Amino acid sequence: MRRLGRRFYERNTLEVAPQLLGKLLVRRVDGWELVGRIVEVEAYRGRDDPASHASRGMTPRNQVMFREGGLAYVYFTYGNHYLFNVTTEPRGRPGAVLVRALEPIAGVEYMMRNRGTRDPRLLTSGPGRLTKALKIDKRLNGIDLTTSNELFIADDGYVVERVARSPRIGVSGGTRRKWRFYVEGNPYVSR
DNA sequence: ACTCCGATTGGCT
DNA sequence: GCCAATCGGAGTA
Repeated sequence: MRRLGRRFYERNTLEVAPQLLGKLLVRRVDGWELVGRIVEVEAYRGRDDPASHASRGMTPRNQVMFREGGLAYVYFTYGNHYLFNVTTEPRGRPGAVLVRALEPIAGVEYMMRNRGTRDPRLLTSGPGRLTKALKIDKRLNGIDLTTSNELFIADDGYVVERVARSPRIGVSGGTRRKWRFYVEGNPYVSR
């Protein structure tokens, strides 16, 4: 099990995103080690990507997107949910990958407690669901995933058979092209 | 100061 | 399938 380093994250966002599939997201909190395998992600680039928070330059919220790759970018949305992203690209160039779904691997009992459900399908299959299951909130915004022991991503050698891509169009609020990648056939992919 | 609205979810029809 | 909840960020003035 090898933790991903700076080299992994500081590359083209569209290259990093699909390669995060199959990796393990590890969260240590309250004496628990919560682990989930990443099965769905979405890439967000800079000015050229109208769907990205960074499309209109740097603001207080999105500033971490402009920092080095390998940091946690966590923000609050819809008045209810925290969404977790990992930053990409070298310092100065904005980029991030939203983690949209996990396959629960370890610490499932605690995830169930955090989510208020025992249905494994509803535990971490959604960007707002997985942050609640893993107790990820804005306190973790900006932390370095390459050195933190509370939150990091590791490679256990698992190889994803088939990666699917859905440049989704027609999201609420307008027509937008999305760079969504997911593990084909995995039951924990959101929908 | 004010308005608009979203990288969502869960509940109800 | 439809829609309310809920609130901070971002844009406009």
